[in-house]
Amino acid sequence: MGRTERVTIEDVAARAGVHAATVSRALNHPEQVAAATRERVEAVVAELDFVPNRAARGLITGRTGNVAVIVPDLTNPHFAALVQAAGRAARGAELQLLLVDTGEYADEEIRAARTLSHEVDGFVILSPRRLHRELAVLGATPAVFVNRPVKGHASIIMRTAPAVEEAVRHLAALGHTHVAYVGGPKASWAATERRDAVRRSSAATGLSVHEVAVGPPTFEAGADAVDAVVATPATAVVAFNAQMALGLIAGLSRRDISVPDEISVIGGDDVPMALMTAPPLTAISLPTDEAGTAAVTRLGGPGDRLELEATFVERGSTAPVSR
Amino acid sequence: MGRTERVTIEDVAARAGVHAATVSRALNHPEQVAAATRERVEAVVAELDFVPNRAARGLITGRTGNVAVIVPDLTNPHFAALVQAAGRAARGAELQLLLVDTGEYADEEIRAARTLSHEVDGFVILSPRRLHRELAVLGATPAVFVNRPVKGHASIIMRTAPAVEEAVRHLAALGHTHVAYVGGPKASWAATERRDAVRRSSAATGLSVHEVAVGPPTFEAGADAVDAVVATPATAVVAFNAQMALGLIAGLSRRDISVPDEISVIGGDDVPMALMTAPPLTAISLPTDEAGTAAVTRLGGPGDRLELEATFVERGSTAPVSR
DNA sequence: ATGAAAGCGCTAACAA
DNA sequence: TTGTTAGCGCTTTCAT
Repeated sequence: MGRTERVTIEDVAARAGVHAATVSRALNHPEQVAAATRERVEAVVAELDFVPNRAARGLITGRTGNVAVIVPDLTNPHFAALVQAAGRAARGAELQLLLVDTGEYADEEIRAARTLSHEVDGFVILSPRRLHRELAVLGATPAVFVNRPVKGHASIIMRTAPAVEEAVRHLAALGHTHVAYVGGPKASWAATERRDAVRRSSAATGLSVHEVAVGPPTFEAGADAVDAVVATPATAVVAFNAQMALGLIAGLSRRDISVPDEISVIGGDDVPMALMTAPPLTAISLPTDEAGTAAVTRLGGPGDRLELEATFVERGSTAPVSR
Repeated sequence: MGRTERVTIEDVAARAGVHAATVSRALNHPEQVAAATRERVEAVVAELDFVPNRAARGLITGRTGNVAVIVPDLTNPHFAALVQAAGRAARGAELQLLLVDTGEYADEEIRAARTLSHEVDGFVILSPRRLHRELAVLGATPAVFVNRPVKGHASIIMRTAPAVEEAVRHLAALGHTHVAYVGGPKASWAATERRDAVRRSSAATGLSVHEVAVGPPTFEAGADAVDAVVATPATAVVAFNAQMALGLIAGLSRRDISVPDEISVIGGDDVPMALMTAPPLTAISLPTDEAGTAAVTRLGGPGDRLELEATFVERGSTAPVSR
């Protein structure tokens, strides 16, 4: 209880009248220990509130019980949700999450991977900007890449192409003939996939695509893209993600351009808030929870690719073209 | 480079032709080592890409290089920003962030603190729901509480009372006589502080306060609170945080109630997005970055209270009362 | 200024 | 089934 000195396995052993090795066994391989002994040990463990020192354990087992999660920007709700899901899965697996937010600095991915590679049992890498080219720094530590296929490593891909195609067909069915695409970060695999899907399906359905401003995938960047969008003949916009789409809606409404009456807007991903805005955002919904969970779960597993499908969700920000 | 086997201090020692102890000294107490030796060691360290095993080091020094950050909900932008700032500070101090998102489960705080107390050099605890009553589980590990004063422990308080009072005076000056307050979580110190500040300054300025629905501090809860708000005679609303305020605005606009013409709205904290909405949110701006940074910085320091001041920011969601 | 030796707390052979 | 022994990789006295 109020004890502040560290309780070691020796303390437990002494109090239980057994050897430390027996305590270790009782905890790690209970079936190898006589029931009576095990119970006595367990009682003392509880009584003394003994928690094994992970560092010492890791030193010998080679396992640390930590998994590093590397994320470009935690304030992006998409990544926050992914990290949260990963955290839940980690707890279930008795792993701890070592969080690295690389922020502005793409090189930080490399540094983090290098210094952490021997301190963690695995890496979960959300949308790497650099690391996928510098795999050597991972050493022998397993890694799962989310939303970036990386040869020789496990990856979780949230495929949006089919959903994006559905979105484009939806726009075509509403009578739109010109669509603007507001892109995401250059280094993002997801941004490339979505852009290509827009291009491809637009071509297939006879829509003209006008690609505008590539920026950080933020609300602000979306709002800033409005100028470029209205300079095109587009009557509909697809944005890389929900943040940008929400920014677009805000920027458009500030110019008294009505969404969806004058311009339809679609978000390339989704956030909880998108359901509640005026109008609610028509969007591509990503299996974020599954992806975050799978990233941790598959760390031990085969280094293959898991594909999860996004879905198109029609809400209020798209409407038939007017005039 | 491509080496995948772990490089140990012995490898470095052998290659540099010195004893492991000397390598250790060259790294940790360079002044105790002859310049020539030190340079030779450093060269080998770089050549072999040697990174000391933190677990082994921690076993003997008692320091782990980890700091645990306990947060109730990472998808809340306020906490994400705090964690991000803490992460920056941690990197500067060569610490790693062990993230625990307790989610729904307040008890998880206790469990996490107990199991981690010997694996980390300190705790940063963002808005505890349980932990402040169960301090024993922290053992001797230092802790910094953010937005909850805890006797005997360091705390970082973002005081909003003066800013809230300014907000209320602002409303009074605009002619409002009835204000609704949409509260935050019961267990939140910040929510209590803000509510009390609203009560106190309303009384002082002759405003009537109508307190409505206490819920999770989310956009959705804010939107849901609209019914309760319009049932009061209030012409202005103060919400516990920006998320709820944004939800209120969305919910009101869905009912075709104009903000700020018919109802003024103020957010009890702020998010980047609040600048960009229509109307931009009048809000209380919190020193989130300083708080996150200070939380890590002060971990070693005195167990006292640091108070940071929030500021009132008038934007577009408040206006003179009509009629 | 450097080497030798001990040991942090734990687990995994190996014996008994 | 349990105890003994050794050692994970590192830092830190204590000698030299």
